[in-house]
Amino acid sequence: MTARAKSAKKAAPDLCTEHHAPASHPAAKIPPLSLVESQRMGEFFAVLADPTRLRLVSLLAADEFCVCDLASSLSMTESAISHQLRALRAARLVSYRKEGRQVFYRLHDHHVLELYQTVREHLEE
Amino acid sequence: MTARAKSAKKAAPDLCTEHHAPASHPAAKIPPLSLVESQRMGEFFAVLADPTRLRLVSLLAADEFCVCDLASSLSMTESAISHQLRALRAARLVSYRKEGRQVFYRLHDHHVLELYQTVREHLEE
DNA sequence: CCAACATCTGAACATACGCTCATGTATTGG
DNA sequence: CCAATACATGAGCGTATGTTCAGATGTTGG
Repeated sequence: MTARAKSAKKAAPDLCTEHHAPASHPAAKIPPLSLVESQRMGEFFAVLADPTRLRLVSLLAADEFCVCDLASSLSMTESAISHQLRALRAARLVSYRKEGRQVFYRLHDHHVLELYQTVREHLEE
Repeated sequence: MTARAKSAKKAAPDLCTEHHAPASHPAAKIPPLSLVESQRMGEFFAVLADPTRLRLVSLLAADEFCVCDLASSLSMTESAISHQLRALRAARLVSYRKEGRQVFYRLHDHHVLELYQTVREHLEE
């Protein structure tokens, strides 16, 4: 299973023993992600891995909106939208501003807008 | 529930009727994502929303590796790694090259490397 | 205060996802 | 040919996730 142990007694020597091919060709030598780093990064991408949340981001990329209008724009319940905005808030992708009964949401900063636009263009092929 | 219908007969007029606040302040007017567009974009982010796949990308960001070495580097079974490489392949995030019994994987293009590095730096705060 | 509104929250259910396990295919050396 | 190696694949299981539903909190106008 592991294919890590050295060959038994005959046939097919273990040629896969950490000797990768050309040895070096890419950019700088960046250390691989640790387990916790990969988990943090995974959680970040996971927030953007949902159609509803992405549509919310796409709306907020144009202007600021209250929960009610966001729900209406996507033809979804305000409860569902509120749940998703909570996730976007926890990931610091959006900020909000209370005004009376309403809560207006907007993208947290320009990094979010840029990431969204970059990936959108990347998929427009 | 929908809060879309006009007020009944008295009290609390429907102030949330698509009149968002300042009206305009951000960048250009980009149309919101359609349902299918958001699904495609969501699937793309979903591939990057897993710790194992991110660690694979982080390894392939430095060099090209065969499945066996990738599994060994992450202390996981070759089966698990093969399953994840399949997902990365389907998303066109990695390419591969067969050499005898081994299959060497690498990042598909520089866009992948740039996206990975950008987000990594963004989380290093 | 009270009713309507705007939003938030917790529980529950259906679905999606990642790993393990067993098996299948392909390549190599003897 | 045959066995070991390298990788791929399908089924199955436990867990995570998004939505609905019911209800709670907070705000406003009469």
